[in-house]
Amino acid sequence: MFSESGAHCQEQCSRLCHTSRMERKTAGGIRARVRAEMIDEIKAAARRHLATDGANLSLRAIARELGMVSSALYRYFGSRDELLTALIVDAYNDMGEAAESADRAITDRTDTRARWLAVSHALRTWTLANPAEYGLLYGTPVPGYVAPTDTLSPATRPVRVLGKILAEAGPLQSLDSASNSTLSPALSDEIRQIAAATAPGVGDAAMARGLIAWTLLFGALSFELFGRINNTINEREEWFTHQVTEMATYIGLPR
Amino acid sequence: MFSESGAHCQEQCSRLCHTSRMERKTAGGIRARVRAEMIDEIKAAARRHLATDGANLSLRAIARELGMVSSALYRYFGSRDELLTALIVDAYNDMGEAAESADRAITDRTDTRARWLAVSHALRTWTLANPAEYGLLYGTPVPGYVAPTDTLSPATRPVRVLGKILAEAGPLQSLDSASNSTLSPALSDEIRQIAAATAPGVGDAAMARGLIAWTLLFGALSFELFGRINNTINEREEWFTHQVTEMATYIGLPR
DNA sequence: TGTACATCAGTGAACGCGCGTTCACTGATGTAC
DNA sequence: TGTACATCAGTGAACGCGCGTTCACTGATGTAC
Repeated sequence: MFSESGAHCQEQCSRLCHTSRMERKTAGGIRARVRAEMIDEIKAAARRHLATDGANLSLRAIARELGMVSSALYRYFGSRDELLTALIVDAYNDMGEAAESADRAITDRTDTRARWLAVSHALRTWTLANPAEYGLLYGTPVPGYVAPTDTLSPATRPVRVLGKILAEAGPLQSLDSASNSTLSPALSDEIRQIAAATAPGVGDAAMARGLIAWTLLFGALSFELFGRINNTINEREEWFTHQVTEMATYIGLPR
Repeated sequence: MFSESGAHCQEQCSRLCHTSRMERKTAGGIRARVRAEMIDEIKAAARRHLATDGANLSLRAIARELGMVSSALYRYFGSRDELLTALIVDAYNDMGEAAESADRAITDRTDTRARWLAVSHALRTWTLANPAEYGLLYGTPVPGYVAPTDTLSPATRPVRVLGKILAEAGPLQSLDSASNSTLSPALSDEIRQIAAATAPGVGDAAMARGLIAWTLLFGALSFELFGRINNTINEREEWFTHQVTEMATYIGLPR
């Protein structure tokens, strides 16, 4: 999730969408366009079913909604798992894109605290708008489904936004210098590798803080989305804001 | 999850286990004992299936494993959801018991930091030993299943262990006094209510810190269990220790 | 420009399997007189 | 202590539904000569 950045999008797409050599040559061919639209419609219907049935995605139900026969779906996806993979890749990219554009929207690029808060809120907004997709990415793994390597690169996209902010924040020092516990060489090495992949130039101590903030962020999202704070905290937005603000301070982002 | 402490165990049990008036009178009757054992066996088999199939719990598969016919299960549980509820209640209690006994094992009751760390590790150990149950409690909600009120009280059991530690820690002051952002009256009121239910005597600021630590703890568990740190962090135990140690300092537990 | 052929999307039936739940029933075990 | 009766666990068949995937097939659309 935190590393493994490089991959080849075209290859992924061709594999996931069953694109043949022929179609790629006749770019702009009607068939290719219709086919792409059909794929989008299938995925849209699948997303709608995710919302109600969770990860128990039913090809027959999707086909029914599209007014076609279930076997027709096999023209577009080789199996149910392949469709699931496509949905997962899309969700990672969609979420990542939401985070990136929230970061981009902060004009003062040196205000890394504002950028962190904006990205946090964008992730929350995306999560509340796409609860089923969030569950697919960060909830209980789908039994029997093993994520293919195609998902590795998109999975790192959201966290790379955090990495960029950390990298552009310059040297960070936590206000609470007393809490600097020492990490073993093995662990700090792993954290340095994460930094190399997502936040070039960031030291292991700052990266560790960033990862903790990241972990809290998703812990908070899961608690809220999965109903763990129901009937307890109703001021959800403010509570979320408070949590990520505390994390901004913990990371050491300047006020 | 954080409040709603009082409930009536006997009522729950009688409802969940279909115990009739007759059986309760003849305490120690052979039938009652055999029946209780049978219920345990069913739940044990169900737990075994949870591990492989996730929350897609199949009554027929359970019956098959027990060498009986699926309709026989209806002597013990009124429906699939009722069995699920029993498993959830058991899991909360099991996890809570693990946390409580880890806390009890710290002889120096004033060493609240050691108690927090012990409880954290106990929760992680339990989670790794019971991944399916953890997913049931803190993962994606089971589609179509609505938790009955029976689960409310057991659900608070783990967090009450944290509350007890906070309450017995006395007045807590974060090392980083600068991060004391102000909360709205509405939110701090809600947090005070959580404190009243789980950590009597603890102020809203300290309770808020405790809840953030709690959120990070479960965020870390979910990340580890759901595979979000696969191929990235292999020093998992140390990384977990580091995170909860940081949280101990954040809460303000004395060193 | 017209024709022959290949490629495509989609159909409909089928295979082989799964599931929760209900219902009438059989024996066995316990209870009350 | 013995008998009549009520209660229980468990059976086996059935209802009505779901599912992923395969396969031979029909028309339509595009391509190459």
